[in-house]
Amino acid sequence: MLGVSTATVSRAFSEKGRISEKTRQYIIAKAEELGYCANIHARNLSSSNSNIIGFFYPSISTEQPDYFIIEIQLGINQVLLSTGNLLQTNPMPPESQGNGPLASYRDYILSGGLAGVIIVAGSSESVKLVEIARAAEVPYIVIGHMGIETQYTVTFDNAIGAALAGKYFVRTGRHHPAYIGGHLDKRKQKGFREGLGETAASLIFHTGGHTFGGGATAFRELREKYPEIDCVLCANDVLAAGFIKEAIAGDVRIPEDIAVIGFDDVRFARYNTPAISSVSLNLHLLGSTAAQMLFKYINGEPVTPELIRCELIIRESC
Amino acid sequence: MLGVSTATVSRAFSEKGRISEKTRQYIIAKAEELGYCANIHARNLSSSNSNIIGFFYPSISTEQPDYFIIEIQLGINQVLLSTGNLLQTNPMPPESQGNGPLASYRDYILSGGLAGVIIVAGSSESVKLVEIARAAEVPYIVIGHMGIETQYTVTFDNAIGAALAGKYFVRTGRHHPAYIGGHLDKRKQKGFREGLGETAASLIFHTGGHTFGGGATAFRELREKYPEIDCVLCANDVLAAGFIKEAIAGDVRIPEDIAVIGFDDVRFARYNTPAISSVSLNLHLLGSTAAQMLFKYINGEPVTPELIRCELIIRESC
DNA sequence: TTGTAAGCGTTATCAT
DNA sequence: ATGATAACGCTTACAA
Repeated sequence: MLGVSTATVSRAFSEKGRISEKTRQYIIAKAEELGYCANIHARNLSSSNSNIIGFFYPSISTEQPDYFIIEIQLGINQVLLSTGNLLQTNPMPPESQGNGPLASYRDYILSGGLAGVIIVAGSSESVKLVEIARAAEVPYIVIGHMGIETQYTVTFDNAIGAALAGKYFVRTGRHHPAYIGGHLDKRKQKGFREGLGETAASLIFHTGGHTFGGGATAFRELREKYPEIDCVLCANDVLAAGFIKEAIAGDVRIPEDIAVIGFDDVRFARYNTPAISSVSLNLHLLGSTAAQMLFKYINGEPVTPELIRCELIIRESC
Repeated sequence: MLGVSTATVSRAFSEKGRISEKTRQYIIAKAEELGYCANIHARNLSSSNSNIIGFFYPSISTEQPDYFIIEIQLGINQVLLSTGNLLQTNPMPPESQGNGPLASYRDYILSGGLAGVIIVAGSSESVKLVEIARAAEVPYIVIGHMGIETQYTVTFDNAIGAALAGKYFVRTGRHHPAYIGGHLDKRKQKGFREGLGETAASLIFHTGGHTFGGGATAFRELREKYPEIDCVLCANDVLAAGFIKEAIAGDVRIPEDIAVIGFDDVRFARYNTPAISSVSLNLHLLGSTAAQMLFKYINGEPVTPELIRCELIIRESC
């Protein structure tokens, strides 16, 4: 239509194509006028790349938002916004629940649809996905602790975070600690114990899951069995919220009677009454760091594993 | 490699391609063995479609998660998981903040990269995007109220929801109502007024934004100027949480002294102490309905606008 | 049922 | 600086 070859048009939109400024201006202007826009599939096929980053995370529920994941995503999005890449978000429900989406995720990665992937550790699906990415030679970054050895990992030292909580309890004169969480928190549990020092001798463990309801149940059960408990570390903030709510309903004062510390420092922790003290993982930084590492990987720059420091944020619940 | 043509291989992976069951089995098995997987770009180019759905929403902040959006996304994801489509999540920061991503979103839509889009109303960027999708003839669904007339919309009747809150306040003997929110809540404000009936005469409006901090400030300002206020409707739950927290800190009892109702019924509303009563928008249903409508649109089936009913959920704050 | 071959809309490598 | 033209790896008539 413009009396120029397709090659010239391609050059007009490419950064490095040698083309006279005049024709480029002309083509750009005409394209605007005609509503022309390069077909993304053809472009991807020809140049065999993509500008989509895949974000894969274990999904706990299709009903409840996972505040942990969301804040990581926020961090990732912030860097993608500046690079012009697009984010594809892929929840991974446990495969046991029927024929999950893992197969289709696998195909997508294998077929070259993604420029890179960020995978949150925490389920067997995550591990499989990392193996797929590696086999397909697609750049990947893992967030969290995974059995697999890899340099492409961002982790947080939650053992140190838990230790911080333990020390705080000791320092503030608590003597009867409890820990509420899942079976998979070995790292946190160990750290907490270390932080408590001698006080760890009387430590009570309670596997209360990771939900709000779990926290409420944990309070009731612990209160009945171990009324002496005066401080609690919860594996996450939602659990802590549930525990606190039930405690207040039972006329137990927080933090006077029982001091509570949560984990993750998810946004709403500070909204709660009392505001939840928490071991902050700096989720936003976790996400943005992962994204930055991924781009280094994609660009062939050397990438070294990163460790995000934990911090104990004292608010009203302890 | 297999002694069959590429066409046959293509047929083996296509649902409708006529092929003998034997060769199909053979090809599938070999593909598995060799790690073959159809190139997605070539496939998309050739068949000129895509299995990616774009989700576009106004982003309030790169730091704070938007609970409203997240729960909608959860609903969308649930239906996508069953259709095998992939979700691309695209926050739209206000364009005023430099050269935003809208241009690249535009190109992506125009170039046919998306099978369909779901757009959340609420900013001028949303409106532009709808126009782009329409011009590009890409199937789209709008969530929320937008100036544009369209049949491809899912809305919620928040005027009725607000009226429910107003009626509840009247019925429970409140006489001095206040409304806290933004300038854009005309619909909610009007509904609230209607629900209040005669009591609306003493209604106080306060534009406190939509943040947690805004809710806290609103409490202080209103308390000083209008100490008689005994019930408050907040434009969202985060605002309500901020208001409640500050009230409790100021020794005002919730709900005895002031009854408060939030909006959206975001997950953490029920975690709060006191649990926040809220006008529920059923965000999850909003998302899943939008996704279902989009697939109807994509499949050429007739699609009619949907209205999600609001419901007043009474918990502890009123 | 299978093979042949013409697209799909780019990018990249040559020439010119 | 620009124009031919060959990939890129599929899908889909059409032919066998």
